[in-house]
Amino acid sequence: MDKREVKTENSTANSTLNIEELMIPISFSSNSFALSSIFDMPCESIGGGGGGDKWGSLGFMDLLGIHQDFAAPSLFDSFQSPVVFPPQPPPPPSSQQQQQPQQSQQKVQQGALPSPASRIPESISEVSNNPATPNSSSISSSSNEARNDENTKAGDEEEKDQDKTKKQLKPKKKNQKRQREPRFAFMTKSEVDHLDDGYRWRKYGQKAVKNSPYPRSYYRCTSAGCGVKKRVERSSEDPTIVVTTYEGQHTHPSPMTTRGSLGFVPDSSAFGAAASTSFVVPQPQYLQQQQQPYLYTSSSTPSLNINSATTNANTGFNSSFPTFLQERRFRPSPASLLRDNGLLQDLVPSQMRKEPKMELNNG
DNA sequence: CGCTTTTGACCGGCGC
DNA sequence: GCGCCGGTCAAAAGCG
Repeated sequence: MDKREVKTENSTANSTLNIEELMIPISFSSNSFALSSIFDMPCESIGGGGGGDKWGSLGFMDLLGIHQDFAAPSLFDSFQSPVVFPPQPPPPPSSQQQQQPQQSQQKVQQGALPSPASRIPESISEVSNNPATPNSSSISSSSNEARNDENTKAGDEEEKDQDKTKKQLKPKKKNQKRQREPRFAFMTKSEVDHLDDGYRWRKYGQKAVKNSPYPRSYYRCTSAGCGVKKRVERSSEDPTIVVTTYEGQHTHPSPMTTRGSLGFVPDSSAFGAAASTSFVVPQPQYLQQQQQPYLYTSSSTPSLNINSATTNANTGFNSSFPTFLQERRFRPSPASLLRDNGLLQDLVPSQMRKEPKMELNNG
């Protein structure tokens, strides 16, 4: 038994933010609303459209209730892009934010926009903003490769404790923190924890979550060379909500999709009514000094209507998250993005976490 | 047999 | 410096 884990669960009251704070006060009025509507808000994170990769893994999209009668890029289109983050910040938001919702723009209750002041870095900010790190340019080489690298460097004293080193050779460099891939998370109402998004994942860990009876699972894309990871945890507040956080970009097309968009395994039984979904998406650096993931929320079954493959290999950061997120500018209120304790900690910049706990209790 | 999941241990970052 | 905590490793077990 891992004492630590036990402790972890009990020693709560740490820097736990509530997702509710990050939750975007958005709600859709009908079941068939176009998810795209959500992103119709101002947000320069778009890099322009560029029908690029169209592996479009429908899997999860479908599960979310997103149906399209065209080979549209999937929600994770961008993730599939082999594009990596450039050492330099993405191009400034040009005036090409025309990506108006092609159609069906249902009602969208636009909530308060996030205040630039409360932005948060960390997770997202780790988007290889360090030119000095060659590794940073490759998709989450974080694990194995980097690890070997480290191992090589430590060549001198390694023999001392091979016992341990062999077990955990972190890819971290001495002077720099480990660089994390940008992440984005979303909440989905589902009975199943592991949502099928078209990719193959292998679980490599599970941890108890503070303040939550539900554990957090860690998955890694099984594709060779693809270091995309994702974490899945169930909201303690609302057990019916599953919070999934993706980290990194797939360097390959969806295995499911490649065999035909019908390849995905529909756990639809659980998603059939994909009641609600929320997304936490990071924002481009050039939009904010302290990047912060955004949580996109939607209630009722969304019907995404993405028509343009926006995966742009040149947009660097933009390609880090779902096309639809790139297309639609969206600026949720940071104060409405807190909801879940666990993942939020990752999504929420340490800065914020430092704060003596925001007065989330009573506004 | 190969792949995935489980699970205890370990590591590094961070707060105190 | 110490302890907590998130994240990851990897051996063992499970599964098809």
